[in-house]
Amino acid sequence: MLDPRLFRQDPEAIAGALSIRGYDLDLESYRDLENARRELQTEMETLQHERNVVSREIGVAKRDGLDIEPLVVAVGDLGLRLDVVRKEFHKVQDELQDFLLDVPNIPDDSVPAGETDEDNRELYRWGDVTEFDFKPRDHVDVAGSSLDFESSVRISGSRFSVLRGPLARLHRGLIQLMLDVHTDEHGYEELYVPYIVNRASLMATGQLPKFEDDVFMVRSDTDSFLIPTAEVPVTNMVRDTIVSIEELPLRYVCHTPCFRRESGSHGKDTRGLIRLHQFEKVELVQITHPDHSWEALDEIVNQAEVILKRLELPFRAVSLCGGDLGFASAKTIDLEVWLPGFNRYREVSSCSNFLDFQARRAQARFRSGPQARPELVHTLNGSGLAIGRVLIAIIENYQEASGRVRIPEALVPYMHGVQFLEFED
RNA sequence: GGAGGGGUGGCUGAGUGGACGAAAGCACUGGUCUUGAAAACCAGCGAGGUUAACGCCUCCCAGGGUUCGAAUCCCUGCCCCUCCGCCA
Repeated sequence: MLDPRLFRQDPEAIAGALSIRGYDLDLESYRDLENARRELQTEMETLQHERNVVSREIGVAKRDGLDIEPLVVAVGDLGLRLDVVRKEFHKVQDELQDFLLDVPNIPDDSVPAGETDEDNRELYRWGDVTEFDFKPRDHVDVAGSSLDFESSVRISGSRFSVLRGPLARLHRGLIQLMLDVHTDEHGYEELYVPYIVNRASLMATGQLPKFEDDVFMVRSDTDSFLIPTAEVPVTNMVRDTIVSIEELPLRYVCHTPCFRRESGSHGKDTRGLIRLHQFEKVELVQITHPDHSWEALDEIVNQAEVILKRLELPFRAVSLCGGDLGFASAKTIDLEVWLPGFNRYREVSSCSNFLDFQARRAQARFRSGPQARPELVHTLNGSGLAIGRVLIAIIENYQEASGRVRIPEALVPYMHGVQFLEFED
């Protein structure tokens, strides 16, 4: 959520900044709500004051043994009037709150203009695009029966996967490698968290109330949802808390499955492991002092890159344009790995700085000293990395003409020394 | 799942209808004293909104209700604790 004070001061400036995203702020509705709120609040507080004064007099009179009847009469229908005004005030206040919760974050000045992912700005590339002396196949063809969609469709339906044998081990090895690097080398604390979260947690990180269609609700309980990303439980570690300044930055790494409805993507990316209802991800989350969040974003991008470099996978970094930016993000850098089977780069990491947007919803604050008033922290996160898509990248980039796949050196220890995977058709 | 007990400031904890945003202690901050520190003593010390300021309003888990007036009484929900049951 954006700062309501900023909204009151200069709503036009906010509307202008949001147009970078292609978001059309309804200034007229805002002004109507805000004016109504102000009037009702003033009126309500005046009435409350009157009531408090008389009530106090009644108390004194009663204590002194005086007749309180005249005073009680004097209060008259104050209570009734107050009731009416208060109800109206709460109604308007709720509407205003709903309005503000639906407004996305303001993009940083460095965010490129544009509407779709084609307008994203490439920042740099690393590694050479893999060359083959044969026509590379995509991961579905290479993995053969180890990628068992016949089973996953029977068990669950489309957009799920069953991995078998060595492929499942490789998948697990990737998770271990990433967690080890981020904990041992990058100083992150590893967390294990719930995969079912409540409404308040999803409100805090920004998935609700606007994007309820994207998350799975646990049917027996309308206040419980499957996590769409570890960002939700991990960022909510600090919801409604005040940390001391010495504790910042907090660095958390967490591996979880991610569950997504993918409701807006029917027919898109239906091949293989690219877009599923359930996939694994290792997530990096930082909670920082507001002065240091931009450095932290660079840090997260670099740390995610370390994994790709360790696996010797060619990739590029792009800065998302305004139209492609997530709801809560002020700036997002994606890392895209080269996929020979698709002949294009595909996202494996998305690193975002949310500034105080999530922190305000979450009331996540810090105190710079024992006497200082609490201030909002900044929150960031980045995939470090998406497991399924990295698995695809390894299969496709390391495939050989014979059909076997070489295991990148960094992963060999996690595969008990195995250097090649052989797949059956 | 059953029975009982409870949610009050950073923490402990008093408060059962009227001057209570809330005793007391701890912690913290400033001062006195001290060569310095500790101790002792004095003072300060929750959050949000609004105001140029004085001030005013709100907040004692959350939401409703009773009342001129609610931390206090009533209803609902959430959470925590103890015992029993079940269970990886």
